[in-house]
Amino acid sequence: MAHPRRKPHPRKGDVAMDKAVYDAIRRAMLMGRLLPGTKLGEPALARVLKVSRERARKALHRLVHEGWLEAVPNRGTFVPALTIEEVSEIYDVRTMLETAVVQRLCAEHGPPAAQRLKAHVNEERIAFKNDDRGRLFGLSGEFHVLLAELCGNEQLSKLLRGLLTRSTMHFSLAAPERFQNCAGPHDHADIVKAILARDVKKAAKLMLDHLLGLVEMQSAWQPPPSPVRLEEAFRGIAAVRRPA
Amino acid sequence: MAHPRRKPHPRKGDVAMDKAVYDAIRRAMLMGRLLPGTKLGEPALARVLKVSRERARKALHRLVHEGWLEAVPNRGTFVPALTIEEVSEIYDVRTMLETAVVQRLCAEHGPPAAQRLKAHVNEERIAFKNDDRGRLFGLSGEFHVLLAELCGNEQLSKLLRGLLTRSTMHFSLAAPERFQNCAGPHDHADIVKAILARDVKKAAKLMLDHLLGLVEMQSAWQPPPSPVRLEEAFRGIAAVRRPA
DNA sequence: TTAATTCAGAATGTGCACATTTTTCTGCCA
DNA sequence: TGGCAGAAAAATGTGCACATTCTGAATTAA
Repeated sequence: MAHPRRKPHPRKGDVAMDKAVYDAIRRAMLMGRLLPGTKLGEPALARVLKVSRERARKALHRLVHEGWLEAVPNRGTFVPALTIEEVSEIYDVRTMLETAVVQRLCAEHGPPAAQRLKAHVNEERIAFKNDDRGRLFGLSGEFHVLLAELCGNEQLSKLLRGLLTRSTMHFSLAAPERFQNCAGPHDHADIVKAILARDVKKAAKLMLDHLLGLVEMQSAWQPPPSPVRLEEAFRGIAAVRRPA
Repeated sequence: MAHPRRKPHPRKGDVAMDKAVYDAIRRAMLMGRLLPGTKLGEPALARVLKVSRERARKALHRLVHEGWLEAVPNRGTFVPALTIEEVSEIYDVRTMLETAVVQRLCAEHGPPAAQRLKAHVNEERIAFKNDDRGRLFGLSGEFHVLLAELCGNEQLSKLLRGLLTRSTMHFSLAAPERFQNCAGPHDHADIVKAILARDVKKAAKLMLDHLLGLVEMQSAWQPPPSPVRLEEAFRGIAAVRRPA
């Protein structure tokens, strides 16, 4: 028996737990619980999420290199304060990619693609009627991912997904209560209509205006720089349970 | 004096050493020393690069997250075998972005931008005349980054830089001796000429053909899947020296 | 001979013990 | 009261010691 002073090792299949920690932090950011400037200390995170410090550490490192957080050596990792200029640049890149996407979809799309587009717009309409703002917000983002996926380019989908989450981060950080203004279903419906009609110029123009509108909306206010208590930020979403 | 059995801690400023290890591996890949399927074992890497296992570990994790390497849990990290389809998809995304880039540059560019473009093309011409293939290869990549930078969008530059390195990886992995074929300076010179003439349609068309040509060239052969000895791969570039 | 099994060696994964650095606190003095 | 120097506490960074898992060669059975 010797000296069993060491904690029992976690069982196999804990690669998923890394992702759970990662997702927990990301979800907290997306829900607007972590305001810009907040410090995510390793001991505090480990305590709140009920994981070892190394696990929190690894998740933080990953989030830093993916651009979600900023790390200062020997100081800690912080929630970045995105300026409106950076957000605008991200939307600019999105414009380049997404206008190309709709142009391509106009040129080549089959019945199944048309079906999925119409179904999505319908879902958005339902969520809008039911005033289900959380779902509408999610659907709004998924719409842009859907367009990329319909192009059949895996690299494009992955890239655009990253761009999307990064651009919505600014939204979520500073005005989580304004989700309903993010995008009514009308813009998306019009874009789909243009695609189905194979009107290349109109579709591209609509997408351009749509993205420009989102930037303009966000440039209105400035995020209030005030930190927050981690315990409250992770209330209810700290559920790091290993999958069955 | 107690028990000084522990190695002395590395001095301050070793955040740069992480990058050195990261760069060493990346350089080995770009030089085509690491063939697809090669396993990058942690002990072997640490031995070859003369660093601790944790450092090699961290660098490997970062490279995996960035898509340079592939990790199999409890198995190790490997050099990925990019299929021609994936490479083609990457070039497809690049086409979307870069045609937009040249279009924008046609619309708005000042004298300093024109100066930098002409200077770059001239450098390429010199390297081509001197038969300096290594330099020409480097310049060929930088040309595309330069175009992005001239747009003044930091996010775009960063994104395109990643795409560029990933697409050149396939090149380097399988045919490092064919660097000269990558891109003669003629294509780039023509593109610059069209941009300076503000001929939008022609510039976009030339960029499109340029990228399509690169894909077609690479789709000719298949990379030979054979591993390699790490000692030889890192010969000469294992120089992990801390900066002064 | 071939296929399955066992077992030793190596490699990966992770908690922990420090060293180093930063931040906070306390006592002192102008 | 306000500022400052030094010490204490906390946080970050890193090497190391295992536990766990994988590999592969030798052994055995069919």
